[in-house]
Amino acid sequence: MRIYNTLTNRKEEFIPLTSGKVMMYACGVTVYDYCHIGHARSAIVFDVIRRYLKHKGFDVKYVRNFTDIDDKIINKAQQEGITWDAVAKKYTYEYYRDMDRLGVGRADVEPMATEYIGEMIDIVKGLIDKGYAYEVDGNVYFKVDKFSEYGKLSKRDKEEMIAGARVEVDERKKDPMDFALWKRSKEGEPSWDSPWGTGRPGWHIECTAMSIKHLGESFDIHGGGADLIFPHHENEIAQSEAFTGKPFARYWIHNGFITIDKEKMSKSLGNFFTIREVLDKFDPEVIRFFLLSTHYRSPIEFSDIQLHEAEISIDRYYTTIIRINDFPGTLMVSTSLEKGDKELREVSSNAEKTLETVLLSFRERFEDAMDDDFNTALALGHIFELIRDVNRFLDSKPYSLKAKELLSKAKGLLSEAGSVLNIFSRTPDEWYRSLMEIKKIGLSEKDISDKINQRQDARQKKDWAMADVIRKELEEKGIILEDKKDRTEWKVKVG
RNA sequence: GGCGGCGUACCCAAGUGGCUAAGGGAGAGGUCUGCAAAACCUUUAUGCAGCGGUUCAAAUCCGCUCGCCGCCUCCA
Repeated sequence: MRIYNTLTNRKEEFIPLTSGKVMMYACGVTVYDYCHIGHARSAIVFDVIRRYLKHKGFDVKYVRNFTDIDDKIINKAQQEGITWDAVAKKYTYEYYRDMDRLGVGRADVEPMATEYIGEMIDIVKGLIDKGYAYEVDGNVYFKVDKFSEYGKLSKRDKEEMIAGARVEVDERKKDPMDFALWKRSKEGEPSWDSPWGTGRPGWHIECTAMSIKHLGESFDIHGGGADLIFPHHENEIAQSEAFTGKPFARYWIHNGFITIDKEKMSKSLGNFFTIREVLDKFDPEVIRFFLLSTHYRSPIEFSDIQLHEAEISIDRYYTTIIRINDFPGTLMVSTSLEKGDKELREVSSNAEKTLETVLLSFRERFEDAMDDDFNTALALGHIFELIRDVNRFLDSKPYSLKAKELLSKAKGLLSEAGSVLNIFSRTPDEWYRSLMEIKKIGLSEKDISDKINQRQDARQKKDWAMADVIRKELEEKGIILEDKKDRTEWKVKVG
């Protein structure tokens, strides 16, 4: 398995520290507002990475934090006239509501920053003792100059950064590049006691404290959005490695951004969509599929057109599942076989061989794609190749017991691959019921079946005009009818 | 100014040295159907921003040019 490592700027063979075990940490969110789909992308990417590692047989310990104390939370509390911890609690709850719907699993440990103040103080103390940090007036700063490898993740040269002139001006710092480990609190702000007076932790120190506590001083994977590379992750490395004297995370994984009109989606630009806004118009599986249809490191342009295409793709999957489920049972198969002529059987047998070959290599192709830096886009391509092969096979009218077996195997493989990506986990009925709600189809299932019965009567009388009127009427409401041999099925129009 | 990324068909998107450049959508034609829908088949890049170079061989490596974007400040 190869993973692209931001630290080395290349794909590397993944070898965990302890064979068979993977320790991974991903930066979560600051709980001060509703999440937007950029947060969804990051959460889904690391959710899939975790699922795939488990699928490969690794024993994974996954830690994802919540930042529950920070300037933005304090500001929000003032705006809303509630306490900072009420803000954190509210948006943690909303985070779970969104992520649960998107099928993002819970991490094994989900620490809140404020539960680790003691650990953070210990690390800051240790850094001062080792000469990597200094206190000024109740604030503690990390001495960037002392850490010679500073810039190794973001590939930045300290001198050039200062020349870039966009560094914050803070008179108390000995060097403009130094960053806060501990901040003295102002009047009325949340604070904790420390050896340097009352204050609160700087942003980066929480991840150092929580990852070391739960995963050890050195661990395998650390991830987050690409915008965290600098300064957040760079600073984490500096303070962690200065403190422990050991290499911190070994593989750094960063996901790309979502763009709107080619520009990064961000809160400050105001060009963002919250997860719940999008969930209002699209099924969660559609969003997940859409986000996985591009490689995790590439930017994704967010658009309704793309989401509609994702919806159509998923519908193609469920339509194929319906066809597999409709495949005649054993009884019908044997009757067909009695009737079937020799030629038909030979055709079937060729089709069987073809499908069988495809099935035998599917898992390998899926895993090859995922092994190559979690290439979900390619993996989905393989899934749709298999879907086409299954449909082709069904079109060849393969009436045999072997055919039944092959189809059931195909269904199993699709479902297995789907479970790694956490898509395709529902029944077609569930899919259409969900679409009925999201697309606000103003009909009940009873309404639809009544119409289908009416139309069936008309068709019996060969009153095609009437039958077509009913079909059209339903279509205008977003319901498509499909006439089969012995009955009529309905589905929700997609796209 | 410094660092980094991207540019593949009408749209989205894999592919980063070597069989006929995945997959999805859209379009056109066809098979099937009372008509449809779905599905399948055929078709849509002799070419991967442009130019030049390395190589037996490049979308894939190197150089230059053009265009777009990101980071350097909170940010997934």
